[in-house]
Amino acid sequence: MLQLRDLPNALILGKFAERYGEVDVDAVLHFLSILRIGTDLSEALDGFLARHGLLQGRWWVLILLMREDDLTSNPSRLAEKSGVSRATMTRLLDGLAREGLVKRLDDRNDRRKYTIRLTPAGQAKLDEVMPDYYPRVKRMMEVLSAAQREQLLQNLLLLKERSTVFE
Amino acid sequence: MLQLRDLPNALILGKFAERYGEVDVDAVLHFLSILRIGTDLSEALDGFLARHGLLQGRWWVLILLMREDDLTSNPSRLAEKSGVSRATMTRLLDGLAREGLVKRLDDRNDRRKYTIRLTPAGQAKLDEVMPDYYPRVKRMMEVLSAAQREQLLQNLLLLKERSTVFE
DNA sequence: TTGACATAGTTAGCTACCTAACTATAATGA
DNA sequence: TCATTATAGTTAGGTAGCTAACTATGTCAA
Repeated sequence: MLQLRDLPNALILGKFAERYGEVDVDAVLHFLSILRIGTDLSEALDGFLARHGLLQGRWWVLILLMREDDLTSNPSRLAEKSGVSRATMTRLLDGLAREGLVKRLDDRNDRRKYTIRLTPAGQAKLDEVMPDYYPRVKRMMEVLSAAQREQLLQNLLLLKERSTVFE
Repeated sequence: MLQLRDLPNALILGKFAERYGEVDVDAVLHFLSILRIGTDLSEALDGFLARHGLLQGRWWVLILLMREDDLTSNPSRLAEKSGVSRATMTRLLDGLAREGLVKRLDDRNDRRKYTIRLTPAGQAKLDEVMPDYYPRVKRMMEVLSAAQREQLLQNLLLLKERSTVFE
């Protein structure tokens, strides 16, 4: 998301303003800081998953399968729900199938389709990760009061709505 | 960052809680929403840059070069400041050099090194993008008052500090 | 002065993302 | 019924990220 480590400071933005005219220094600093912190939070989660041998993409596939009553879905639906292209999903499933966490099954009715099923090994992986994940999220969010959380989310939502300015 | 489109709801989390015991539903929902909005903001920026033929990685390299008084740097420093590996920087610079936006120059004193210089074409690219970028950021951040921005940042910083819970 | 270590950058091979093009199959309608 | 269109999934080829291994060069101390 925002890889940049060396965020600009007021001095640098002042220099850029000389060339580009009016620059709202605070707005830029706040915007980049928000992106940076979002990235930091995401990377904290990635690090946690990595210690369980997972990355976000694969983890979400397992979770999406576990949400289903019969523990099955198909590549297209999984792609849509995880927000990646079907091509990317093919690759994710290749990896998960190779590790035995999911299984590809032929669809009897429609030979274009595959059914993807969470295997016992896949369920076991989630049973290892999730009871470790939930308490950590709880502990992290506890740093904010209910009111503060609500405030935070509202402010972020306002920004998101305004992000159409980039269109 | 967070590709997932289909965030869980209270019902789904309740179901997961049956298997995994206590789940702080609100904490999880808030956490994921924060990641999702961060991703949305970042994607809005990506879309903007893409219309100028850039992606974040390349854009930051150009900006880091423009920050330097002599418009030059070297791959290692650029990698460090942009927060990517030296290997990734090699590839980014390959692309930028191919498009003529930067130039690799031999270092006379140390033959292991290269100097990377922003070319006039690279400067022209920034002169096209930045005067379009700054006003948009300003317009976006205007949706929040100074106090709200401060509040938002403080709350995010608290979360970031607590993200050590994932270690 | 030369052997060991450090540094700069690239290459190789991996994951994960994309779009576009492709194959196979299904559905539809003239 | 069969030509067209739609759908499911994969493949191909691109970018961007990573680590590990490599090459070349520089540094330093015995």
